[in-house]
Amino acid sequence: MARLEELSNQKRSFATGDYLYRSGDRFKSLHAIRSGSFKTRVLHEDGREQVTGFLMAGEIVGLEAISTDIHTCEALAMEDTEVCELPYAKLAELSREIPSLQRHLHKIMSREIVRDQGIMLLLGSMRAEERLAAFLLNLSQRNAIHGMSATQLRLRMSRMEIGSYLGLKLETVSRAFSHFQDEGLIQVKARAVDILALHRLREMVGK
Amino acid sequence: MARLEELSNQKRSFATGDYLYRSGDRFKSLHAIRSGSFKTRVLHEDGREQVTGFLMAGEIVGLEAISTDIHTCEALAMEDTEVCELPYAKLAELSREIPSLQRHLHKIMSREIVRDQGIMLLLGSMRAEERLAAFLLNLSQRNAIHGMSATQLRLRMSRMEIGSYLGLKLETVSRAFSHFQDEGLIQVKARAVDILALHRLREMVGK
DNA sequence: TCGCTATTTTGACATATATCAAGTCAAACG
DNA sequence: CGTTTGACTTGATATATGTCAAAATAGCGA
Repeated sequence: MARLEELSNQKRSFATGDYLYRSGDRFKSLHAIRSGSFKTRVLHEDGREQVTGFLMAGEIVGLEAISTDIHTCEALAMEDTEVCELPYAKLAELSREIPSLQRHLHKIMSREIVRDQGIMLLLGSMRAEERLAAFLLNLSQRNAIHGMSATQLRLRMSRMEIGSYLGLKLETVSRAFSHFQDEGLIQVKARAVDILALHRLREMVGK
Repeated sequence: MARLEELSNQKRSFATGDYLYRSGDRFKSLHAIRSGSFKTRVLHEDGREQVTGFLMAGEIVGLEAISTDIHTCEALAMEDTEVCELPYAKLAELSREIPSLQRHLHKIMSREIVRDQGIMLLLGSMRAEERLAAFLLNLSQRNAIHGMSATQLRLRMSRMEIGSYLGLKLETVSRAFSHFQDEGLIQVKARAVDILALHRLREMVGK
């Protein structure tokens, strides 16, 4: 990451709701999130939408567009957010010269594939509460990576967005939160979630 | 693809049910399918499994393992299948020398991300029959790419495998097939499917 | 070809989640 | 402060899909 950011010539800032890119936009650069977060979503002709990811600081946005040079999903800031622009042409050129950068780029793309397959597993074979547990554990883990609390989460997304991501309706998400709270697994107050029993959440998703 | 295959030094053959690799195996090479097909699946600790893809001739298997050098899913042949081994180290080296190969490799990985996000959309926001329609259209399209019929499909996978891939139970898949047949959309005879009304299937998935 | 086994279809019924409809709550604003 | 607005929660009910069980069919080895 450090190496990636060094080659960035440009930084950009976004406010909540701003688009980093939209579906159909021409692809030129990847973006590394320095602070803040984005959600990505794909839109269906008939208006349905699916949130495909919530991206945090340190993560790379836009990988899906390399395949066709056109963005196939859109990315919106969920709070004040700053990114480094990583022009793809430059990245490609440099990664031809620096094997470790090449390796790193490959890993980032491959990791995105692994992540997506994990979500496929979640959407294809888990029940509502298991999905939410997996979601919370994932946020917890990524929070911890950034040196933040693994148990105190401040959700940046609405119940509806969580529902879209998890393939559930917002009411179902809300009920699952309430149920977790009744069970003493978490403490919920709107978008502030305190995880009281990490281990029991882990048991729920089978690990 | 042609360029990729040229650099393959080794070909391997598989019979139905043979593993190309298993979860946990060390990653060394990608594999290009010359003929036949694989299914890939991820396993959950508690025994649940999710089929993450059905791969055909011309497609590349193993991309998910680049991220950690360990395979996170497994690939099984669904029929007699031949692959070209593409040693990753060699591929990386060559793609540093040949920009067009580098570009191609990036596109292959990015395309896999796009594919996975399409499946997330399917699993997260489509109903059972829409999923099956999307699945059949996808097979039809890939069949056509290989110069085969876009309407006469010979499924290599069971109803259960289709169900796992689509996040449905096998009975639901079977019922959807039967219903499509009653509606005159397709003609089903076990694993031989004849699409009678491509356009109506397309309408179902909204395009 | 016969018979065995696995796969697929179909039916009756159960259930998880969606839908519809009020409520509640909290932040934002005049 | 009271009002408005959007987000969230909760309840009652509907529905799509899952579950269980049996029958039909297809594929396969002897």
